[in-house]
Amino acid sequence: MEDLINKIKTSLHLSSEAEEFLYSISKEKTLPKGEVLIRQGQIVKKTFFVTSGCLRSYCVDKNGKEHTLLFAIKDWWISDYIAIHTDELASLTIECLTESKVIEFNAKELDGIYARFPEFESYQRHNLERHVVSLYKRILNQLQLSAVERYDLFLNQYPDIEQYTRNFHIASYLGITQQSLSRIRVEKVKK
Amino acid sequence: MEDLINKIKTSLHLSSEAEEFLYSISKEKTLPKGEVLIRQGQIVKKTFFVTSGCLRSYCVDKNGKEHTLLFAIKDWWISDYIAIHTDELASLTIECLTESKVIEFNAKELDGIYARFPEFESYQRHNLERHVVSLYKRILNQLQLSAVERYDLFLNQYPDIEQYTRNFHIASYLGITQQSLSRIRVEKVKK
DNA sequence: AGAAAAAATTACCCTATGGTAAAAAAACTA
DNA sequence: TAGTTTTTTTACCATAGGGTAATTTTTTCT
Repeated sequence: MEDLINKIKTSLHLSSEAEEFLYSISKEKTLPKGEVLIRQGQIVKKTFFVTSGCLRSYCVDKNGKEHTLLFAIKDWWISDYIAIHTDELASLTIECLTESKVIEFNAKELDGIYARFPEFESYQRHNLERHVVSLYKRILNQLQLSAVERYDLFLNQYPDIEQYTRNFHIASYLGITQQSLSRIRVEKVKK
Repeated sequence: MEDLINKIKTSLHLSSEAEEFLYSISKEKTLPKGEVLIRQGQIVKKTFFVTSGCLRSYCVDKNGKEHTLLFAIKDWWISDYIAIHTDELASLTIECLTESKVIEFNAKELDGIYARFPEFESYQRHNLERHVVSLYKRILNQLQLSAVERYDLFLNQYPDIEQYTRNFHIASYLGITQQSLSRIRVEKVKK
């Protein structure tokens, strides 16, 4: 919980009441590798702040193939925000790729923070603005870069994530098969 | 300007002071087809609310190919938010696909609205949350759908946009060439 | 309307990436 | 540590979509 408080404090003065509120609605958990926090098709109520380890959210398509939307490591939030904001069942599954520590919140409860402590509105707006920009960039990269270029960029952009993931997780994030990623990796070694 | 005010009023009580402020920093413009509002490589200061017509934002890659990030029609905002939020030069070009009417704002000035009228924080947070969800969906679609499926989805999702765009605009949004889109269209007619 | 420009279609061949399956390597587990 | 499971690699062939260029159609301009 320290981690979350500290993260918030880097950009927002946190009143002791707000801090107290966060404590009161949070639950710290240590999860084993492989644990599933949200399962595609089920109701989504929770959202998670990661303090150690690595999680990913992915969907399984009609052919049974997995597609990774997001990896989350220390200081990232993860949940199925599609489901939460559209009030639908989960379209994503969220699993631990390693043993992980997370702070769990009920998403609705956490949302109450804006009414109680309006200073969070601005904080979150800025977070979302940055997030939108990163998603724009990801879309543009997907449109204009080759698989090799996307892989290189991924390694540069998220050097900390590779250590936690299997190659097929990365492939499914980049939009290629694990066989293609394997070939790309072989080519890289040759050079 | 009515359009913007009305749009805001659907989800926010707008004080007359706030309305006055919006008027004071806005400029209504009618733009001819082909007009470029922001050019890749230049400084970005403005943001636009569209009241009629259609605009698109796109980038040109190192091979000279265009990739469309966004189309904007009535009631959408458009700018190069990547540049604005990272304080870089434009990575996007924004052009009118048809004669269009927009309300122009200086992005920094518009940002001042949150300090003056904090009720906009919550309004914008909700907008951004929805936008993030739509971007997540676009990424997942790009990962799991074929070109044909993406085209069908585009037509269903944005039936109003097709009338304003050329096919090569849509192709560059879907991540395929205009030749591929042409083949897809031919196949559709056959069925 | 007629000329010019832009866009769409078509054809031909090419390439990046996918699919399947088997083998090898690595990572768990008891 | 041996056995089991999972992941990665490799090979071979398949295919969706790309590149170029010519042709036709549509749009724009005067």
